[in-house]
Amino acid sequence: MSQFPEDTKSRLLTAAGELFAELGYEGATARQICERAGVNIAAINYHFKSKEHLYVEAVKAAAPLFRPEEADLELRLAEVKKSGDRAQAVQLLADYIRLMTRHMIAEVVPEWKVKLMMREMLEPHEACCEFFRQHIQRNFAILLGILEVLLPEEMPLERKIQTGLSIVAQCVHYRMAHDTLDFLVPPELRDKFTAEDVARHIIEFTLSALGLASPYVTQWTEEADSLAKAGS
Amino acid sequence: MSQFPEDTKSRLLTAAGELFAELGYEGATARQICERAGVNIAAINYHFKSKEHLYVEAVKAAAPLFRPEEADLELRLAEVKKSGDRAQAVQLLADYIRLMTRHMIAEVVPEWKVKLMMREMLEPHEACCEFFRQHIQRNFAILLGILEVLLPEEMPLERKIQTGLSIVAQCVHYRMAHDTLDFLVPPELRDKFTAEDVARHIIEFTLSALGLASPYVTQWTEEADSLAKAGS
DNA sequence: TTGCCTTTGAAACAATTGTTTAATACAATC
DNA sequence: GATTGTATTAAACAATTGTTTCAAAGGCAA
Repeated sequence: MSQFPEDTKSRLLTAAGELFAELGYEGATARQICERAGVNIAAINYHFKSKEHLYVEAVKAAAPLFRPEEADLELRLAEVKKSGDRAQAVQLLADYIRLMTRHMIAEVVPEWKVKLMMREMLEPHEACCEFFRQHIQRNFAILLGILEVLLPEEMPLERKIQTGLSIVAQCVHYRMAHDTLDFLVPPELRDKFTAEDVARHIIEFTLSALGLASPYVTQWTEEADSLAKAGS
Repeated sequence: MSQFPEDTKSRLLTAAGELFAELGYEGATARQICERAGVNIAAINYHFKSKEHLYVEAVKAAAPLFRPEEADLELRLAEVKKSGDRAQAVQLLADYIRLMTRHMIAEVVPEWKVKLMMREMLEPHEACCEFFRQHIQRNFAILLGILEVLLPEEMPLERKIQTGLSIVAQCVHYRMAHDTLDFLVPPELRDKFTAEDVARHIIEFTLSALGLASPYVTQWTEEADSLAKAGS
């Protein structure tokens, strides 16, 4: 679990994070956590004042999933907004998707952090709901900012939001349904689902949807464009 | 909760389903469940032999989310496969998306059933993992069948799977992140997120991505097609 | 009625839950 | 070395967990 002796408090925090992510708040018991951390059972109420406070701290530790890269995106977004360079905005959108996907699939961040966030997304805990809210809002604001450069001004806001949700949905789903993917993807194809592969697919799929790239099916066939039919 | 006296066993089952969905397996206590069902605490171990068995039964009761409509889709898919009618396949894909979205958002099915399935998707319970597997596989097979008609044969299978995942991801996300949507969508826009609205968006987004409809941004602007640039 | 079987009821079961206590060990400061 | 404040320990706390027991109630055939 933890590499070196470390602080008792931080050992407790990561052990709690791992178990909360794996078993849920009530699923993980205080004794389990302390055993994994290798500390006494009383340590929880000494360093954090209760199991619930420990949970909140674990979520807070997990939330800044990609803070530094996120800040970089924010910077670049501000530039693009000024220049209005659409090509650069496309690049920014691609990087956003790549960044998000990589953090979901690849283990660039401890697995329990991602899993814990998914849990909060499915059912926000009252104790850290507010904290979680800010995190989500900030992240989504970046994506929406990018889209506002790329999408026509006349498009109503709700459609822009739905577009944003379609994008994050694709990225998040690979972690959400991580365990169920195992029986949807044949074993021999499993190595085709690296973070890079998935990111590339989502980028192509999305840009194609937004009309910012030629339909991504045309790589394999040249016809198929003929029937452009609104299915509704 | 339950409308009429009903059977003790079934009252217990729906009460359990509601609470398991809301609080998780260990979160919901046996006494809570019995209280909501209005039955004695011993009823659980009499009608089901344990809390865990009760949970499995609840999942089994929740799983056939849209079995009848699903069967209908299977039938129509078989027809389309024979005729190879692409326009009809597009219609089928649209109906698949509409059906799934409606079940996720609208309350055509008791909310706890959907929520319980989401919980299983995020973290399948060992006891009903196998059962859940079959349910998911069958549903995804339909989508993949539709896509195999629409996508070029030359496209490798993993890309077809990824395309399918991109579609279900969009549908599922609205339930997964249901609680977090509240602070991404401004209150005045909330009525623009009905099941019909969302389904329409996902259909347009997806068909546009697949090159089966004109890019869905062109409804609002006529330019923007000019820069077709592969962002990578 | 009698007898038989299924269902329900209140109470208790041992085990485990999160939390607390008070004694102890450790380190740094005077 | 004595003292102070922090950190850790084992043991116990009351409360709650899932489960069981056994008696009572109910329905139905003979």
